[in-house]
Amino acid sequence: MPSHRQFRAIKGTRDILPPDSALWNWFEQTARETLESYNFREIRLPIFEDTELFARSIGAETDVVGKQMYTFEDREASIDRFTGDLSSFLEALEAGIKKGVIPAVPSNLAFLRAFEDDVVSQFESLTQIARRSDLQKPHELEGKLRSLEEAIPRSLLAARQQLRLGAELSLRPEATASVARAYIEHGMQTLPGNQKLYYLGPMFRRERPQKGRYRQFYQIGAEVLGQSDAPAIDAEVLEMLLVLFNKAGLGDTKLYINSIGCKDCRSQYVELLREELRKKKDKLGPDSQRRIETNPLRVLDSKLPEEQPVIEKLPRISDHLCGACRQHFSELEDELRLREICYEKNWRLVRGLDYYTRTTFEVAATGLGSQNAVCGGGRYDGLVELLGGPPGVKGMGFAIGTDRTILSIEHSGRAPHLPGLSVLVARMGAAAYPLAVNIAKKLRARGLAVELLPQEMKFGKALGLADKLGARYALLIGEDEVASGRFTLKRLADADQRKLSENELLEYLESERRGSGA
RNA sequence: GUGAGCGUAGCUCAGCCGGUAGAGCAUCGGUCUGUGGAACCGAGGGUCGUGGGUUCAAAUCCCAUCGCUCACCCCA
Repeated sequence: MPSHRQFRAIKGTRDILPPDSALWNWFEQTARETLESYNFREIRLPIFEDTELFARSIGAETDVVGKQMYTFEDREASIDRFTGDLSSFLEALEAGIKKGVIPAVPSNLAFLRAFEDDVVSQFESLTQIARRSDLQKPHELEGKLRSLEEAIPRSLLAARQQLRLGAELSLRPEATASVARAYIEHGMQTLPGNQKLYYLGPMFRRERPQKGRYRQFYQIGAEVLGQSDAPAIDAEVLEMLLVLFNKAGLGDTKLYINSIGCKDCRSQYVELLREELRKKKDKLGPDSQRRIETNPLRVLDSKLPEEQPVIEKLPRISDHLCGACRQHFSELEDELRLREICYEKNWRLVRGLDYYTRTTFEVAATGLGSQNAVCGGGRYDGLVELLGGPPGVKGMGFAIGTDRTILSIEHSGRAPHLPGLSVLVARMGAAAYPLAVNIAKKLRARGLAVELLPQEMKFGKALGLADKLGARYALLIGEDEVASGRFTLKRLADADQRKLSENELLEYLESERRGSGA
């Protein structure tokens, strides 16, 4: 049992051990193949970014940015070269901020201002004393000067401690912001066609862990960026998702779609909603009451039973979309019918991240407890421009929660049985060893998973071990095999046993491998 | 941040009203020095999450604390 001095995985993180890791790899590989069949290509992104990138794109007021990010200060600039007298320190400080060597964050600017004020006021008091004393009280002046001299190193030391010299970075809570940043940074709007990019890897959010929710969790996501916002893009993305979940054996998934409008009609609707909610405030719980002012859309997906009658009577976004948004949504529905995609409209489906516009969607699966969304996404037409990119770039994307998807696959009972150990090589006697090493190398070169026992083992024990390790074959090499030059290969499942020359063995295992598809 | 449930061997758990730890599975060895899954025999492994209190005596009762799990919040 772990005592207090035992190391354990940090809360909300976990180890994915074999054989589970094989299922993860299988699903991720399936996702890669599916996405690539739709001409998405992988983009590999950093795990951390400038905090401001997430604040701007996801929304500074959202929970994700406001309280769930792992944020830290990078160690970079050194203040040592700013030592010296006060005025040159001040100059260096100002220049550093101007050049970006020292981050122009509010705390640094405030510090600079306070520091300046301090220096100026000290200087003023000094000149006052000097003027007043008129050299008749040299002791007072000297004392003041000395105390100032002592104060300078202290101020510099304090400055070093108070200044935030490194950049403020955050572990990524999601990856869409990074994709948009990369798109802008590399001028990808000049590449031909839409950019269709996918990524996969860990994300980090500091939430209370529960079933299907971890602080380090994994996502597979894809984004379409470009000049076009054609509903066909949205529809293709949804088609691709359902194809993927189908391949993964998740039969019970359900697709929900909605449109939350563009920045114009949405903000009008939000105001309307807010007014309606204010009228019914007393019928809502404290959380929803708070959201009336912070984020009225979120009231819509409240699960509180007592709030449901109120919510059902609220005005619906679908009745307040502008003409263009209404048209876009209706064309999306046509596209989905064309592709024979089953879906359900859910007018209460809103997304928690600020950048979404128009189409939003979610895929729910079974076996997950209360966190049943395995995928969420939507359109984010203004994001690239918001981040300082070229105007008119539209975006559409999603993120699959890999942890939840794996849980759901396991729950479905349709997880594929994945090939493990193919051949266990056992040997007895000194003469058998070189033979064993040699044949193991050749089998491995043909892509078979081979366990070469590191020490001699009685064949009875070796077969027992092969069985427990789940090997499909045991290759036995002893005195007889050395003498005859033929290997003994035993199939564990049905005890079929044969003696084969090296060529026959390689050929036999090759054909077996093809036959079983493993 | 809020609420609830649970912490005894690697895993799953037993241990009623207090008398200072047990089973099954797993691991390793043997029966079995060239043929696995079985059976039998044996071994290793726990300061009962941690700290304090009550008591002659605490895994058991009380308090605190930490951890895990689930739900709310939020989201994938």
